[in-house]
Amino acid sequence: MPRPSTRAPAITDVAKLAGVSVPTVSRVLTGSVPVSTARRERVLAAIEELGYRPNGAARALVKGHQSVIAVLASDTTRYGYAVTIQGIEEAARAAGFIVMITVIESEEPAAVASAVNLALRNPVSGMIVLKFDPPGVAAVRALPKGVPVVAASGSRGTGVPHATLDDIEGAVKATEYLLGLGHRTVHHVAIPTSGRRAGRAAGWQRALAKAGAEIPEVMYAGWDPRRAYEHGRSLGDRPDVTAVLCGNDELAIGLMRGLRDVGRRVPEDVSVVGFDGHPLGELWAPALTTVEQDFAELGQRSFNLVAALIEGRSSPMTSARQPRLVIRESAGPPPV
Amino acid sequence: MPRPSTRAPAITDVAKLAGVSVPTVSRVLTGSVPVSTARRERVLAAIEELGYRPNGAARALVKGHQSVIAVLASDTTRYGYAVTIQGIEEAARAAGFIVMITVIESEEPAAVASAVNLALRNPVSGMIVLKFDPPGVAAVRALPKGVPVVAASGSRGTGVPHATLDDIEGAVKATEYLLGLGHRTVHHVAIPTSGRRAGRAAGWQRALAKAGAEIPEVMYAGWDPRRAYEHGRSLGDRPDVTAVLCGNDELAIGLMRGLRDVGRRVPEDVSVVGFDGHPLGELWAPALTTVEQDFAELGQRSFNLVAALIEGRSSPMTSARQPRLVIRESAGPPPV
DNA sequence: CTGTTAGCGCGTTCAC
DNA sequence: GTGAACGCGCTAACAG
Repeated sequence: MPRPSTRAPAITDVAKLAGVSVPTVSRVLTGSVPVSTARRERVLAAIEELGYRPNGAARALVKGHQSVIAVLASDTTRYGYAVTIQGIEEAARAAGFIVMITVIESEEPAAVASAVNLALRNPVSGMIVLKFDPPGVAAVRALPKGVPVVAASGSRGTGVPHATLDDIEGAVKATEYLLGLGHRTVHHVAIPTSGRRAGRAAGWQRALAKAGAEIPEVMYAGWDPRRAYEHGRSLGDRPDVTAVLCGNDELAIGLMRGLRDVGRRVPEDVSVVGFDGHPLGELWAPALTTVEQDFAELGQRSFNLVAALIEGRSSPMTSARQPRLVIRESAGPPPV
Repeated sequence: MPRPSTRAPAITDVAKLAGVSVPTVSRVLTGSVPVSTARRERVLAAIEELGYRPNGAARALVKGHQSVIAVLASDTTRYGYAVTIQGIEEAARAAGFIVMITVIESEEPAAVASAVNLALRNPVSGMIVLKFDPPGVAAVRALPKGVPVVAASGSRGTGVPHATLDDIEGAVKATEYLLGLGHRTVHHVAIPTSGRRAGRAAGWQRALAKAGAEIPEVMYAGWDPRRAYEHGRSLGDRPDVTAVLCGNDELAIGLMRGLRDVGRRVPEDVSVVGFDGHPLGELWAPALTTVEQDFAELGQRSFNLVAALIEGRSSPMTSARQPRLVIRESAGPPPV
């Protein structure tokens, strides 16, 4: 059964083959208006025979938007990012939406603008920005009004609706846990943040302040575990350092290796707590104590929020699921 | 400067504001035909003022396709997958394409069909299937003719153009390395494969056969490091096991922890080699010896291939970059 | 160089 | 119920 031509079959072809008008085909497709059983079946048969698929571009053109949601992120490979995206995709797929990914190379206005433009050149019905870091923040700012946007983030924010994780609470829990173990203070190796007041570093600082503990200078490591490794080596040379909270599990792993390479044992000499719940954390030696965040659920929640925005429903405003401190082997009492 | 209405500005609005015809605006947009400097500037100014963005759906409708490439994958969070996707996205973005992601839940025909349909409901200009596992294989089979498709895979395949990594060669190198260290044979903990004859397990087996070494039964672990952990425990109880090649680094990490938990040291008692070049591998103690694969480059190559297909060019047919054995600490001579 | 005329594939009025 | 006519936003093909 050769195709009439090389081009994909259009609704016209289906109508012709089924011996009905184009609108009738459209009706059986959308189900908007009842169609007599006889014709419906002929249409369906024709669709089957031709291998017809409605053209999304044409549909989008008519309806003003298509079932596409765009995700903007500075990276798609890091654990939290990847899992959030997976969560978004899953929820989107279940709702018949498909997901577009655009990476924001940096927080430079030019990079942000080009990513935003690329994404918006397509008829998206909504967007989700992974606002975990400066490029994410910049993207949220650069987005034009009129497009439904939600930010997925580790802490509350303003401007656009946010789906959040409670990073502050998580950091507070971890820090208090360490303090409760008897450590005089807790050091912090930080990931990039989405704001001065927000996130893991803020929770850490708050817990320290509340306990009246000394607040050491933050060690910045970006996203690079090897920088955390270097911090591990230098922190390991300081006997006063007995506990370290890391901005994520990858950093914690790098840090632990650095500590080890200068002869410090974890947790006997130094306690380490990570953040995220990376699946490899539990396999490390020692198994990593960490603050587990449910990124997949964050992704789903983000999608539900945009979906609500798109349909004009009031946002369900579900609150962030509380992070969970998973106690394993990498933290213990300070050395005596 | 309030928008004339709530809807996004269209090319008509720009033309009106600039006092030119619609096609003239289109010409400055596409650059297909020269436009006088005076008008061009007025058009540009109007575009700026209105915040106009060309509607991708309308463009796609006219041109017959849009600059979208769809990626089908069974997972987007695992290391190799995520990095490949990142590579695709980067190359695509540079070429003005955007990337859609659709996850194939399983290899069940229904799941495969629904993923394929969802992706194809949109006017994509090409597709890339991550053919690293059974769902990927099923997706390649389920794809209709007529859409440019390339498979990104760890080994050669037929049916559609493939962009490949040389998994077989990588496994051969690793196995021969272990054998060269003096091990009598090498055990293998396997990931899912894209075919009986292909991939890491095949290379491992080939190298063993060539060396005349005994070929132990393959231990299957799927993608789950915890199953590799269990294999580590059971393998650790067998004194005859002195070397293990793992299907990927995550499995290697799980395996090493299992080995450790039954009192076996790596590499003194058992040598372990991973696969992929996971960034955390070098931070493990002992640092993981592994076969490094350049997934980002695979992603770029995949995109270049579809791009060539889309434009009707003959495929550049660039060959796979050779995998590199990265020797670190986890493998050494067998115990005496 | 520029404006006019068509038409991409589809959903949505309208009449019948 | 059903078909005819129209328009979504844009670019290609024509005239000038």
